Amino acid sequence: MPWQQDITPYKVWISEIMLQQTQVSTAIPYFLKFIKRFPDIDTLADASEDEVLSYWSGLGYYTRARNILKSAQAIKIEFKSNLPKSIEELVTLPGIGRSTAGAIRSIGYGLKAPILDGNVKRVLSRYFKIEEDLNKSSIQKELWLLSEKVLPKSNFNVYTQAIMDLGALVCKRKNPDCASCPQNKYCLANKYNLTESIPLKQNKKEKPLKNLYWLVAIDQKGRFALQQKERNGVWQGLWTFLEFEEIELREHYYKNFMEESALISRDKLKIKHSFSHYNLDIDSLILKFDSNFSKKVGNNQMWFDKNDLKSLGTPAPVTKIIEKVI
DNA sequence: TATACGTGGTT
DNA sequence: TAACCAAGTAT
Repeated sequence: MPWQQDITPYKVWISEIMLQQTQVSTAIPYFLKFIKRFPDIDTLADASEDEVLSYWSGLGYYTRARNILKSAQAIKIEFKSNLPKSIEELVTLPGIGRSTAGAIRSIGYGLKAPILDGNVKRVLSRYFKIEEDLNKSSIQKELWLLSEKVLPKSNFNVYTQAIMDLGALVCKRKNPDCASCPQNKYCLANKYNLTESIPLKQNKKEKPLKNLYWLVAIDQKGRFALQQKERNGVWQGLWTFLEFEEIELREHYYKNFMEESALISRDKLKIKHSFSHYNLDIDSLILKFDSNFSKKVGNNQMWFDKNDLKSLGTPAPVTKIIEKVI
């Protein structure tokens, strides 16, 4: 993996954040581009939030990117541009929890620290046959104690990477390869044939459906109007098309601020988008104009072209529409 | 303690 | 196709 070449605490940090709830294959190209543009903490600390978000566009959980920038700025000032080594100091940085702190300390600095990410949780819960809900606080506490207890006496960086890799490649969620596991003789889940039922699966609840109405205004030079999302809900700080919660509001806006005489085409585009906690139907009105028209846009709205996208963040559906219709 | 927070790949 | 993930943290 690219983050395992010329390992530094900085690269461990960035990769750990990118890999949170994210597939390895998805994170790789993002990591390579990010490290090329922001090779060290000072470069990152001096960047704008818009640009950092542009390098995160499509990766999701954008709070991670905003927190990486905030943390870089704090590290520059409070820790002389070096990631701290202690868990206590690391977890003061936004976006770094106990497990990521443990990974930075052990893999990045080679010092003793337990971690408890999804892979390690799965390995430990099977090895020690923990059949309860792993999210219960009492079980979380037990798992942290076990993670600490099984640490070796040395080679903490090798050990931490190894137990994560064991979870990712051998002790997989589905169809674990117990035959090739170096710990299979001691694993209680293997002994009692419980690898399918451990860890316990969550019962998930139904996702609500929300609707959103976008107005995609494009001029003859291929420029398009975007507005920046507020500091609440999903996609905070990212740029979307002009957004309305009711179709009537979009019609009203269109009739009042767009000059119909300049209109070339008027198309509809529907996109179904799925979040982890709700589904979203996006109804987009695509308007193309042949010349300058009324460009009265609101406070947080601006006109951009494709070249501007490297300096601002856009959520996946916006990126898709730009690629498709502009 | 439960919920918010994204996305693309796999089945 | 809809469901189900995949290296968590913040509130």
